[in-house]
Amino acid sequence: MPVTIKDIARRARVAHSTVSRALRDDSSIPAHTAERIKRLATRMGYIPSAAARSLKTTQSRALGVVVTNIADPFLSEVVRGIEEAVREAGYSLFLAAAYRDRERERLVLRSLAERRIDGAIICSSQILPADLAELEKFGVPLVLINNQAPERFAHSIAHDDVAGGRAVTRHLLALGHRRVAYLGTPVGGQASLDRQAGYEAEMAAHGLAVKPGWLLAGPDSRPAGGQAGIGLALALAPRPTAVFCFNDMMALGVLQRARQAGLRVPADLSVAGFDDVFVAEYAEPPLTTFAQPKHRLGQDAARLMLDLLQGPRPKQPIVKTIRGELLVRASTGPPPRV
Amino acid sequence: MPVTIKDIARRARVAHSTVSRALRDDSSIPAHTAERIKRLATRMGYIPSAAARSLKTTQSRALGVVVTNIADPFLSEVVRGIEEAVREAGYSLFLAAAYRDRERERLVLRSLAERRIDGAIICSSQILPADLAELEKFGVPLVLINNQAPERFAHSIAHDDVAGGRAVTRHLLALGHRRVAYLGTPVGGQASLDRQAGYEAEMAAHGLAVKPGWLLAGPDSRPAGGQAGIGLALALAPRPTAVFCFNDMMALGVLQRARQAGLRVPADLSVAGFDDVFVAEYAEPPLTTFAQPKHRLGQDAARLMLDLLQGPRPKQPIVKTIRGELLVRASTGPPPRV
DNA sequence: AAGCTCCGTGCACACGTGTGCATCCATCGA
DNA sequence: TCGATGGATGCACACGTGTGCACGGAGCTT
Repeated sequence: MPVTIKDIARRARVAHSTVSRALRDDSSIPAHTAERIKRLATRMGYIPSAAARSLKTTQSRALGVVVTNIADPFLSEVVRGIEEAVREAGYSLFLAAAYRDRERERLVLRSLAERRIDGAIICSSQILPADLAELEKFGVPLVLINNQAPERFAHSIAHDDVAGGRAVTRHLLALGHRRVAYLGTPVGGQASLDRQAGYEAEMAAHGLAVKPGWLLAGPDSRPAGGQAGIGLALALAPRPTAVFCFNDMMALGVLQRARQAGLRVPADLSVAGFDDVFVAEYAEPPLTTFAQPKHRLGQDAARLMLDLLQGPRPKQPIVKTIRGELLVRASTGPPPRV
Repeated sequence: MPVTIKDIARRARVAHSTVSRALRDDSSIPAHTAERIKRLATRMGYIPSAAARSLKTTQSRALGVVVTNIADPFLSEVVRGIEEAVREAGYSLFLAAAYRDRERERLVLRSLAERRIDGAIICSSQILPADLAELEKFGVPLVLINNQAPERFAHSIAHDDVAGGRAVTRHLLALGHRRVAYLGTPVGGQASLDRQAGYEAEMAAHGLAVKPGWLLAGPDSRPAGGQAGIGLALALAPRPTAVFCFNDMMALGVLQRARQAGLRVPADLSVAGFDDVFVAEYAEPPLTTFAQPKHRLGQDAARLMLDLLQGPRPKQPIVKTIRGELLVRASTGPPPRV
């Protein structure tokens, strides 16, 4: 139904190949003819068919982005960065959510393969290397975000979570805390382990032992997971005076649980988060956190991908690291004097 | 480079048309032959080309979703619902963000048209009807979410904001409040006007006049907009004892501003939001709000779209309305006794 | 045994775009 | 005047898939 170059050709009394060349500014077409054809094309409402073009050029000018959950405030910021950069370069974006579900994951990767995407950006920490390999075997370049799989078979860009974990811990120690807990979560994957590693390294650097009971874990990375995970620690004697949470969402849960327990933050308990999700600033008290540059993480991943699509395939996987900064707000303070 | 049906045909010593039919379970191919070819196809790692298929069938099995900003916690929930429903039906999703920017908006609509999407779901309240008409002229069915343009040239599904606004206001009045303010925002578009209309209707139904100064407006729909918008009202004498905010994000800003002003919520000021963004529950105090079924809004929009793609074009635009429910938490209470 | 039906398969073209090559014509130099 | 040059355009095929139609053969009826 839509207008094709053949329709234009008929009206312009030329061959469709001439129209094709004119629209692509081929040098063999004289300027005035090209101009005439272009005017005709816009007047007729011509919109090129991406499908036909991809078929011929074997380039779809589309990228896939796989997330665990688009409603995650962290991921949605990353995706925003990706979308912006990708759009600027004239690419389109397929959005796919995997929900940590194996079946779903295979389904979306399959659909991306059918679409013949030029590349995929994966923000899904739980995705299985084996399934990704399938895509890569297909010749699709891959960029992983915050997912340092030990396989390292793909390019990746990641936030330096070890450094971030150290910075947060250092801040708490500088305030005078000595009993500091880390609240992680298995669903955090490598990120949670890295932040924990930073925490442990900084504790060790200060000559502090991590007591049993200070390594906590919540069932998920949301507020409910924070509430559940902090439970045991509040009953500890002596109680930790500060807790470093895997992310801001869990920290929100901790804040609420602390309030329910009658603890004042930060007078009785200091709470630090991670990511600087945009609501962190509006928590009560406003959350001390480590600001991951989410938007830039997405942008950089997209740019890396675009570079990969331009130049030749690098032999070695490219691994970029990005750093954030500590944001001290009101949820952390000196420990209570005993 | 990828395997095509021709490659399979060569190996199976049949014509490519036979392979095509076998894979699509055409009844003219006997079962055992079809089985043989299918096995061969999976063994060879065949993945059909969506581009070629679309070209031939003039169906892309892809939908476009246009949002103002994917990082918006409300929209990202809606998109999640869309993605789920769409994926289930075997469709893919193009994500496009318009950012209330005219140029960007035309750009993304154009790219969706080039992709020959089968339909578009628009969650962008600011999008211009004229630009949408362009797409529709192209034969692309449109479903608008929460965007009742007076033109009504497209199908739409919307939350009943008037009813929601009434419910929130009724709740505040039932608590005993008489001086109730509404904090809206121009960027909220029709939604803000509808919630305000509900507020005014309910006030009128109780025989209460809306005093000048009770209709407030913030510059944007985020916490900063709430902070800015509530400013004047706090200085009013007598001060409103309750404020109904356009959405939860603005309410968060109001909560913070109230704290800064030394007001206790809800003892001195009741604050109600709208949408039930998932952080509302973790605000301090937990926010009373009107829960819009965001996820279902997305699902229903997607299903409506899928129905449209199945059946014949309806003559009349379809307009569906969906209702939410009031969630009473701790940010609202009886007015202070004077 | 001839003709019919029906089943399985292949041929050929189509979708919309891109491109190598041939063709045609005008211009120029010898 | 003729051949060479080069610019403008058309022809034909390709990309991967789907489908109408024809063809050939097997099995049946008359």
